[in-house]
This record gives sequence, structure tokens and C-alpha cells, in this order.
Amino acid sequence: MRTITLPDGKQQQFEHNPTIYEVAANIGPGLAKAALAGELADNGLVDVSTVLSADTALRIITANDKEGLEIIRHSAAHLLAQAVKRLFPTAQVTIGPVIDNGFYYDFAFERAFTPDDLIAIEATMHEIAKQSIAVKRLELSRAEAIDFFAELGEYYKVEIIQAIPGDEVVSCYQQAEFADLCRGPHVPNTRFLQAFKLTKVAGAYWRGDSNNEMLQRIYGTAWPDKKTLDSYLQRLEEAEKRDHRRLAKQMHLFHIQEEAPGMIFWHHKGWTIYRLIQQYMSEQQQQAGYLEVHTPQVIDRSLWERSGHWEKFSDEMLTTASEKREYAIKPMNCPGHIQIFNQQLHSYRNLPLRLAEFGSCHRNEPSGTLHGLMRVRNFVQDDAHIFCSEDQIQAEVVAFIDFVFTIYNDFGFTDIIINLSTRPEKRVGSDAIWDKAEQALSTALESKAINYGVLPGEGAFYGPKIEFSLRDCLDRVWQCGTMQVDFSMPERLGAQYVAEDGSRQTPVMLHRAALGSFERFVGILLEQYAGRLPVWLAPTQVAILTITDQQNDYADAVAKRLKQQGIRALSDLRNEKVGLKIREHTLQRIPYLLVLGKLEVKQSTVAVRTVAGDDLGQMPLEKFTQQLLSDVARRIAFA
RNA sequence: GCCCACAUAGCUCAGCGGUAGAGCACUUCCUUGGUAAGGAAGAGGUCACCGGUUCAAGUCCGGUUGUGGGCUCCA
Repeated sequence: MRTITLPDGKQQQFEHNPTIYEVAANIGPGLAKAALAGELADNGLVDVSTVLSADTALRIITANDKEGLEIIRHSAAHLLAQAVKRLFPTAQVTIGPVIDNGFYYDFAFERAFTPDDLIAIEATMHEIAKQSIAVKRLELSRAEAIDFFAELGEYYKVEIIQAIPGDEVVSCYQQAEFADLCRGPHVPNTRFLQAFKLTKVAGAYWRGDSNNEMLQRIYGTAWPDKKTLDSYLQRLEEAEKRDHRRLAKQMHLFHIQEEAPGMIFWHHKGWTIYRLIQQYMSEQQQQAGYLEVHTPQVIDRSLWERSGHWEKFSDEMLTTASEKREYAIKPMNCPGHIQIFNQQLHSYRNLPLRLAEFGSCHRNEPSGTLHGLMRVRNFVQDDAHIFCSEDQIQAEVVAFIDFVFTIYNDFGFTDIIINLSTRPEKRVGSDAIWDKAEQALSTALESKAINYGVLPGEGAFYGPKIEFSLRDCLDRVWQCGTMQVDFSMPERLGAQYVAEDGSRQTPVMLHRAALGSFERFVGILLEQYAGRLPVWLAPTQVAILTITDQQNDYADAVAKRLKQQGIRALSDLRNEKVGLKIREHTLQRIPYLLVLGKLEVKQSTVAVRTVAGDDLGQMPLEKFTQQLLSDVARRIAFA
């Protein structure tokens, strides 16, 4: 007698040991048809074919569950591998995990898969899915599994199994002629796989190591049904319209050209956004106790040798020479700030000392990594270095976390990804120092009750860091803010202060940036707002549109008044219909359009239309400007 | 840096061995029109660059540079 307890507390009794499928069928034929897997109290997710040989709590998983969708995607990856093996028997399979929105599978194959191959593979996948092939779980000993895959010529699989400890049973999933090493669970039948699409091919290193050979990765997306697949594909298309590179062309913000790869030609409108953000940061930092400084763009090689950067990053540093001296164009600002610190003997009373610089840095990033404004070779950091004693670290880190959140909030970001990156293999400094530094950061995060992930081994060579990352329009994650504890560089470059007891001490240096780089931040900001920036950041806040040339004098007077109040306004006096003017300036994402015709001149008003298409009606100019200036001061998006 | 794809007018794209095309933008003229495109005419291209195949090359082949998507990297 078996008793199975369902999530709603109801129990089912069986005379025998039932499978999960039987339990589902007992509940109803609809659920039996939809059941993808089961979740057991002790065992986690298992196949529907699992026999329940003990009383247990059970949750039936369908495509409507998050876990069910992942199973569909995982099984879709197997289906992809099966189709590839059918069409290209000499291709070897490797791994095929689930990712956000879909899956991928890496193959080793003697030639590149073409876009046409992808179409053929997808068609074969659909064929197999339609054949309703049962997916069966096999359990093998490690030795049997090695023989099994060696027989098939799947040497990557053999390598994977060889890494599994000797006493473990390994599971495989078989669907018709195809078998894959896998923990499972999987859909019971290929007919559950209906709504999928292969999206792209790309190279990927075996085991993610660039010393290894490159495999071919086929990406796909999979959903419970056609409708959700279609809506996903449509969302993707919409997201691509927010791409900052596309917006930059439409709105004339910046461009990049062949002669300066990874470097930005800022046009006036883009530069206005950039300057507004800098101005804002400058004000915020001043209030937070930072002192702005400025250091040379080009510094003798010897300083970079002493700082340790030459040894580690010389390949990515741009150099120049003059009068037999070799210089590096600065890739970072910290050594420069230490030089400023070292120009006087500091007392512990003057710490923490916070030196800030909007420092223009050049890094010769590998060509394949460049990406619009997000990854460039010349960027300006909102950089600062805090010189402090060990006791002050905690408070400074906590204060900075608050600082970052305030700023991101002002820019309208709420989805902030926070990670703590800990000691890498190649590093300077003793373990005791690293313990202390990592501790300082994690304690600060916990004191603010912040949810964060840990990235083991991802820290900088001189210290651990907290990273604040934001997402772009395609949900790719980009690191923006950072807070890094550095116990090494001040010592290397001879920074000292006099402690309370008169002894010379080496300060701790905290490297930090809130936005990261202005370039990347502008990129993220544009995508966040699809180009419709909040009025305080909009490069042009108001466009003045005349209906006929009868209103030109009035328009000039309105424009003059707006500019007097520091409002960024343009006048469009062209001999064109107002409909065309509205269209063009709306496409330029100007938040407010003032339409001036006979009526407005007569009544001394302006007719206000927003970028969203709302007609706010006629009002006196001063009423409009007061509202706008108040919105700007409060940094809110629109009236 | 590695893998794949792409590069044609200012922009978006068509053309895929046989005399360079469209729409929008631009210039000129007409139009003075009230909330997302008024009309007409005109001008605009060493088809990224270098080399090869061919009677003939945007078109086929090789290389270079850049861009896009991944991978690796990111002080």
C-alpha cells in the first residue's frame, strides 16, 4: 500500500508501487497528458516513469511550471543533438545545457555549420518530435558508460565520464537511435517538444578554456507552445529596436569609424547627455566628500612597472615614446592618484581622503570584445580612490553602497545585479590580507541586507571587489559600479600616513566607480529608456514648432525665454506642415513640443504636446517652464 | 585573440558574372498648411581596402581592415 501526498494535501492510495505517470493519470487525463516530471520531497526532480517505492510527497511538473520549461529546454537540446547526429554522423556531441530563454549544444565537427545547415537541423528536429519517440532513462556503471560512448566514437563524452568518481552510477537518456549522458529528468516523449527555434551558431572553447580547441555552439530557444514562442521572438525584435547603436544613428548621438576602433566620436546631442551625467556625478561626489583631481594622460613606463600593471597588462597598454623615453597612455587612474597622495605627509586625522577623477583611460582591448559603447578602448571612468585606515574600510564601503543606490535610483534603475568577486589564482598579497578584505566587503553587503552572488576567483589581482551590474536591452549583463579593496598598491607605490602613535603606516586604498564608464553608462541608459530620456537628461528638452511663418517672431521670443532659463530648446521655423515637424521631433524623442499658431500668438500661450503623443493643451509659457524646471530639479521622467 | 556571418548613396536595403537601383534624407521650386510624412524637379556611388580568376567582377576566389553574434579576456 502506497500513500502519495499531493501539494494541496490530498492523498492517493495505491495497492502497488505506482509511477508518477499513474499518479497523474489518477488525478485526471489532462494532467496525465501534460505531466513532464515529478518533484519528490527527498529526491528532487525525476522522470514521470519513476516508480514510487515509498510513501512520499509529490508535485507533478507540467510545462506551466518553471521547472517544466527547463525540462523542455533541456530535452530540446537533446533533440538538437539527435538531429545533428542524423544529418552529420561524424559530428561529436559534448554538452548541451539550459540557458535563459533556451538552450545550446556544443559539437565538434570537421567543418563549420552553415545557416542552411541550421535550417535542415531544425527541420529534422521537428520531424523527430512529430514521431512521438519515447525518451527512456538508462542507468550504467561508470565503466559501462565509458565503453558505451567510446563505442559510439563520442570521445568528449568519455572524457566527461572519466571525470566522474568511480563508484557512481551514471544515467543516460535514449530516444530512438540517440543516447546522451545526462542527469535528467527529461520529457517522457519527443512530442512534448513543439515550440522551438534554432537561433544562431557560434564558436565556443571546449570546457570554456581558450587553450582548448574551439567547438561549434548551436543556440536555440524553446517554449511550452507556439504562442509563447512567437511572443518571445516578437519581444526580441522589439528589444533590438532599443539597441543603443541603432538609437545613436537615428538620434545623431555618436559614431565610431574604422580609423579609431573602439573609440567614440561624440556628436553634439550625445555629448550633451554625457556632460549632463558628468555634471550630476560631480555634484553628487562633492556632496559625498570627494575631492576632484586631474592627472596626466601619458605617464612614464617606470611608474607602471612599479605599480605592477606593466607586467600584467603591457599587451593591452598603448604606448608612445619621446626623446628616448617610453610612456604609457594611462589605462587607469590609481597610480596617478597615489602620486597626488604622496605629495604631502598625511596625518591619520585627514583620512579617509577621497580623490575623484573623471579619468580618460585607454586600454587596447582585444578586437573581438569591442561592442558599441559597452566595451571600448577609450573610456572615462567616474573613478575615485579612497585612502583610509583599516578601521575605516567598513564605513566607507557601506557609504559607497548607499551612494551607488542613490545614483542608480536617480537614473531609474531598479534591477541591479550585485556580486562579490573573491581572490583569483594569480594575485598579490598574503591570504591573511585577502581574508580581511573579503570579510570587509561581505560584512558591508550583509549589513545592508543586500542580495548578492559570489564569483569565486573573479577578483582583481590586488584585491576582492563588489560589482554592480546592469542589463542591456537583450538582458546581457554589464558591470558598471565597482568597489575594490586594495592592500597592495599603496605599499608598492610608497603611500604612507602618520598614525596616532606617530608611526608611519600604509593606507588601504579603495578603488571605486559608481557608473563605471560614462560610455557604457550612456549605452545602458539609452537602452533602458529606448532613447526617450527623462527630461533632465534629454539633449533637447523642448522643440518650438510654428504652424506658419506668421509665428516666427513669437517663436523667437519663446525660444529666447526658454534659453534664459537654461532650458535646452530648438526652434523649427521651416516652411513645413506641423504634422511633419511633430513627426520628426517625436522620432528624435524630444520630450516636449510647443506648437505655436495664430491662437497661441493671440493669447500669449503655448500648446504643449509630449513625446508620448499626449496633448496637454494651451497654457502660458511660464506655467510650462515652471513645471519643466521642477521636473528637471526632481529628476523625474515626464510631467 | 578565437569561431561564424556581414560590408553597395548620408540612412535602410535590393541587385549575386554582362553599362550601379529603390525608399527616406539632401538641394531647388511650388505650397502658409493646427498635432506622426503636401507636391514637383534635381543632385548624389572607385559597390570597405589590396590582390587573383575571367573577354568581362558589387557579383567568384584569397588576404587585410572594420562591424555584428558568440567564446575567451576585462587592471
